[in-house]
Amino acid sequence: LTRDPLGPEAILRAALALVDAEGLDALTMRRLAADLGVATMSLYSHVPNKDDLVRGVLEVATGEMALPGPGTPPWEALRTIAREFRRVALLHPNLVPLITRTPPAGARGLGTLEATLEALGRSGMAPAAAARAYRLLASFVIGFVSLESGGFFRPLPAGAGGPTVDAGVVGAMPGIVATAPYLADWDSDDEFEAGIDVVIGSLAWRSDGSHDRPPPHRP
Amino acid sequence: LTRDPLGPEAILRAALALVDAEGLDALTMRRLAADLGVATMSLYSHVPNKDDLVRGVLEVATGEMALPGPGTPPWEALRTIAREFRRVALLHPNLVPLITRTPPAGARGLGTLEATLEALGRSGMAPAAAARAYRLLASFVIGFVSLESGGFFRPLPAGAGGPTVDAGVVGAMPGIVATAPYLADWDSDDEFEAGIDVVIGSLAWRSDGSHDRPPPHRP
DNA sequence: ACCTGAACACCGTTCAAGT
DNA sequence: ACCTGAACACCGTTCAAGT
Repeated sequence: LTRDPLGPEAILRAALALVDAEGLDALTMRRLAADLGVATMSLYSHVPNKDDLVRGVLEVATGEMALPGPGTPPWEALRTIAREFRRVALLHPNLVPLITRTPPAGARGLGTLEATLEALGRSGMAPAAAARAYRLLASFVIGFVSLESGGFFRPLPAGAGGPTVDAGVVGAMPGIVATAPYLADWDSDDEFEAGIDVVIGSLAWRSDGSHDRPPPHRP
Repeated sequence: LTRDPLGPEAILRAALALVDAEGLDALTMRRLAADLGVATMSLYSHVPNKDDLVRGVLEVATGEMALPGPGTPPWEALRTIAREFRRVALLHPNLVPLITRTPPAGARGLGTLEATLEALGRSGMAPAAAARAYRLLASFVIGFVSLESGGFFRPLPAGAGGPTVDAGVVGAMPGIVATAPYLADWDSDDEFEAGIDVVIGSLAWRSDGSHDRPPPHRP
């Protein structure tokens, strides 16, 4: 559709737009070439293969994350990174399932990792503790966003849209029946913030106390 | 290879074995039929389509989870569910990326959800709090296992096996350099347990204190 | 160097035909 | 009912050929 000169950047931009609009399955070399108005094989002059194309798309999306400035107090910096990750992930939900299988190897993913480790270091942690804290943080943040954007947290029909569930099976599960309204309807922004508070609170627990924010532990 | 009579169970068992041995991409109707020694289209007499086949495979694997017995104290029950989830997921790592896009809808997934909500209810939580706690727990547990089994926590080459990283880029990132040994080598069992302690500790925080275990908060 | 069409070895699924 | 082969509309990628 665009008449830009063909190149890696134009290809990755069109691929990201295609994935956002129609999902990962719609991203095929043939369909992408058609969108760009070129022959399928023309793409291979700029991209080695489909795997690298997908990695490139993920790298472009990762580049949309804004990292905290150099002086940002450490706990605030970690909160910013977490919120930015979620913001960008929800802009590109169809890419989210790729994240867990793609260790940070590009400049942007490594930059996010560096910013996280740097903030943890400034909070007073030794490298070993920082690595552990990073994995705890990443597990919650990426887990929450993956389940949120993947629809895992919509286990019940809740009117239209959800998957069909055997009513007889659920009827015999009193916990689910009692909780149903709160499974169907919840405040994802609020619960993400609360989860971040729990994780960061657990990290700040044994810190020296001189930092920007005490362990929160909100209800 | 097996000479069992063809049926949904035999098909699902063969499909799970194929996914475990060669990955999700190797699971094709044609390959699976060849493994079973039947024509491709014979599968469609027992399985409506590939999507349902994959859902069925996930349901079979979910059935390998052992749920805590009825009388198990609530926090211990939650720990058991979390450990069982991880144990089974690591037995079938190639299925893990499907989880976030598959809300519990089958009898076994809903059974796990029910066991979780039941334990949270017995811990003293009202349904709204139980739903929140369930999402916090699921975010950490599924997130941790997804990143662990997906290789996300292996960002550095660390000898052989990892992805190639631009050495120049990493060299300019002092946090990563300092932390490198602890990114390459860590105790995943220990960190999973520690993460569970953080999450369950945050839930027990405002509980009435009459339960089986106090909030742990180990270092 | 960049672009292209034909071809190859695959997919999931429909269909008509068998038992 | 269960099973089958051919066919259709797709894939990613190799290759030889063009500019």
